[in-house]
Amino acid sequence: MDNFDTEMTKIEENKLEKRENLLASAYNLFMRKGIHNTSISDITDNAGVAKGTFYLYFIDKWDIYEKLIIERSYLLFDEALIYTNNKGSRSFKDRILDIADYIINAFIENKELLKFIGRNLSLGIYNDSLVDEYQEQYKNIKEILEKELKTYNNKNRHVSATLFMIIELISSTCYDTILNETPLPIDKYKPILFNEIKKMIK
Amino acid sequence: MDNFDTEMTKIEENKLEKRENLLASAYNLFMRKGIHNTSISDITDNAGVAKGTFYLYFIDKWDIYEKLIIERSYLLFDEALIYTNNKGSRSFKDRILDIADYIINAFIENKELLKFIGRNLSLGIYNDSLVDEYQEQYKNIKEILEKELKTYNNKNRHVSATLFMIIELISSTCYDTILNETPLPIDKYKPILFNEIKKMIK
Amino acid sequence: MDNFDTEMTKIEENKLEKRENLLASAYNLFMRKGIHNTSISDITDNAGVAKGTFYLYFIDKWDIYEKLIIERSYLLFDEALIYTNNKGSRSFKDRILDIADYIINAFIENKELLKFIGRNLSLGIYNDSLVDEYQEQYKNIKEILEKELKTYNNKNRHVSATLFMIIELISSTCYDTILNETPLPIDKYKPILFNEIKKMIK
Amino acid sequence: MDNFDTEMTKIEENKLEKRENLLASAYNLFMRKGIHNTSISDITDNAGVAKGTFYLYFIDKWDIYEKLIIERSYLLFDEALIYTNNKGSRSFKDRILDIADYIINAFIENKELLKFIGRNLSLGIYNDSLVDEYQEQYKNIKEILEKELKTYNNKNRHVSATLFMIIELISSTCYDTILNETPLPIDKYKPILFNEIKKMIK
DNA sequence: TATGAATGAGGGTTCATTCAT
DNA sequence: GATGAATGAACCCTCATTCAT
Repeated sequence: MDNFDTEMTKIEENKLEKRENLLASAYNLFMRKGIHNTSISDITDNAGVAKGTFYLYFIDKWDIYEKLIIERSYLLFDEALIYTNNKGSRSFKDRILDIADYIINAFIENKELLKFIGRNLSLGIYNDSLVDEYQEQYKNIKEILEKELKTYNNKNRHVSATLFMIIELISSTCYDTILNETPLPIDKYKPILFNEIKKMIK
Repeated sequence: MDNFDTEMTKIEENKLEKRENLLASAYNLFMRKGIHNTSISDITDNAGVAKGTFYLYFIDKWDIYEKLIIERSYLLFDEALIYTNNKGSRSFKDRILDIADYIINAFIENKELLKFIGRNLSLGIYNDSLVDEYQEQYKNIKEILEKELKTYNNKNRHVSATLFMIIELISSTCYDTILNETPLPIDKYKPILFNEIKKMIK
Repeated sequence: MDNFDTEMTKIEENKLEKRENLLASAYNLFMRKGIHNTSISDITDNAGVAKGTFYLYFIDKWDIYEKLIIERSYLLFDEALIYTNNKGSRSFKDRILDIADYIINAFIENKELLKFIGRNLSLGIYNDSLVDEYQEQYKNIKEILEKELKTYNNKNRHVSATLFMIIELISSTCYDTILNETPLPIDKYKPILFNEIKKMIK
Repeated sequence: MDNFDTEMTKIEENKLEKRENLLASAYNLFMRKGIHNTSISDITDNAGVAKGTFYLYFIDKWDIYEKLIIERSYLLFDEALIYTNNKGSRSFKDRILDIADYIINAFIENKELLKFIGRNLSLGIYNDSLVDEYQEQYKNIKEILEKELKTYNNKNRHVSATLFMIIELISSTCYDTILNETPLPIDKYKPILFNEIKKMIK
């Protein structure tokens, strides 16, 4: 039985690796050339597999695109959490501002990522059609933050909505202020945004 | 001289009409079939002009798309302003909530419009590369609202940013709550949003 | 191993056949309608393959055109060599005049071929970016003739240049004399040309 | 009558100027971008006239192209003649080598011109469908040279053909030696060519 | 499972030409 | 004569998708 398991795993591993290759390849190309200028051929060439293989793992370009958006948004939050944990911030207020700060800086340093995620940051933690393998983790982030917010302000009866608004506000305003400096550049905007976030959780 | 003017106008009028036809045609098709499923041919067929004519007025599909987004976002604000004017609301607080209300209802009733404008509502009033012909009006709406906000709360030193945040918050959260009921349906979400807006302008 | 070889060949054969079909189809159309009036669609329709297939084998119309020019020029020399071999001419002088004669007659009888090859006859034997498959043969003709010229006149130290001049002279003057009878018709011109060639190799 | 004549001339002058503008514009563009990448619009834009105006003077792109080839080839011979006249060369041998030298140097210094004229140099002096206005001059060059050759070598009974061969040989071999250094570079080739020309006129 | 040759609809775009002004 | 907006056929080429191997 062990033997059987191992063999299954070997094949499964191989498949997972191909899938990961395709995802990584697509991500690189989407970041470099944009989604519209990236073809399935580009993705498979770059991943070192045949064109037909793509269709064994994904439905079409938009399928892989969606999965990547979710994955990358999630990873951003994950990194941000690690960041605030490492910093040792305790109060929810400090922690949520840490997270915002981390994400904003990530976007400033990687504008391609910002363009890619666009205004869809919230997909990282609010998405019901989650990829199976990540489902557990994804839910965790949302639940962790909501629980912390609840503890921080036990009068707030709209914890979900508040968190949702904060994330959407960060995501949608970053897009304009970082990429177009509209209506004002990010460094001028950040304190105003942070002030607003503080008001939201109080 | 009158004669000269009239003759000029005749050709110019004709051109403007063609342009409007193309915009209207594209808008209808984008709403019905989506942008990806609409071809230049579709647009010109529907507008009753030759395919080549399209390229006399627009660069490509994304050019006309961008112009439509800006136009339709602007029109939405314009209608909302008329709505609050007709209602006779005086205080800025009431007026901004009227506007939010109008826009949200418009989106609820016309989900295709919501999908079309997406999270880009702010383009309606924040856009530097404005189409010349609308430039004056566009600026007006932004300036009117900023002036009103300033009068309403003369302690607020970030009038532009506040208005920007309000609009982005409405736009980005409507998208999810109306189309996906995520993280909660719009009727549950609206009072929370309105409450937040009130806090923002205070 | 044989089995493996055969299987490889099956696919490869198929591809080679497609390529040949396309070349033949293009050649026929170029001769009948001219290059400017022949579209890729025409070529693929005539070859019985899909339009996209063309682009698996050639870059564009000018790519296949160039390859055909080279191929057809080469074939002309090849036939001319066979002709003089069959005639049993021994001296280089007789052989080179045989070749000139054969080519001129071929052009007189097939004016479309003359128009097609134009003044580019020399591409048949002077071309460094040769199609791989023909490379060997192409080089042979040039080398055979240069070697024969060297043997015929061991004082000539510019064998390559002499042969090159002869071929260019035939090619470029045939064009005008055969197609336009300018400055005189081919039958009047031929003895003069032959006389000149004799002088050149002496 | 004078008055009438003058007015006619004014209009005629205007038309001639437009025509010249179009020719000059087309020549510039053909040289810069190649013929295939130059459109009628490009030509008229660059000439500062409306698109429709082109069709008042020329049939299509190939019409103006042909006229330019002839004009430019002719001008090259004209310049070459002036050059040898200025040098004071008397014998036909020296004069024809001067001409060859001038043309070759012109091609070396202006490879675009060489590409443009291609192997069609002879059109400059051998062309029956001459543009009316130049007809006189064109014929002159050919006649001058043929007369000189006749005087130089009164035994040569094929003056026309000899001159024709010389020009074609220069034109067609320059193309390969200057642009591709095939089969040898122009500086190595020139003495061989000159030697051959000397043999031809003797 | 994996391949990659073949498909062919349909995309965007160009541009010579016309013709009302 | 001169204009340039409008035309629309025709172009090249891409690319998602299929399927025999």
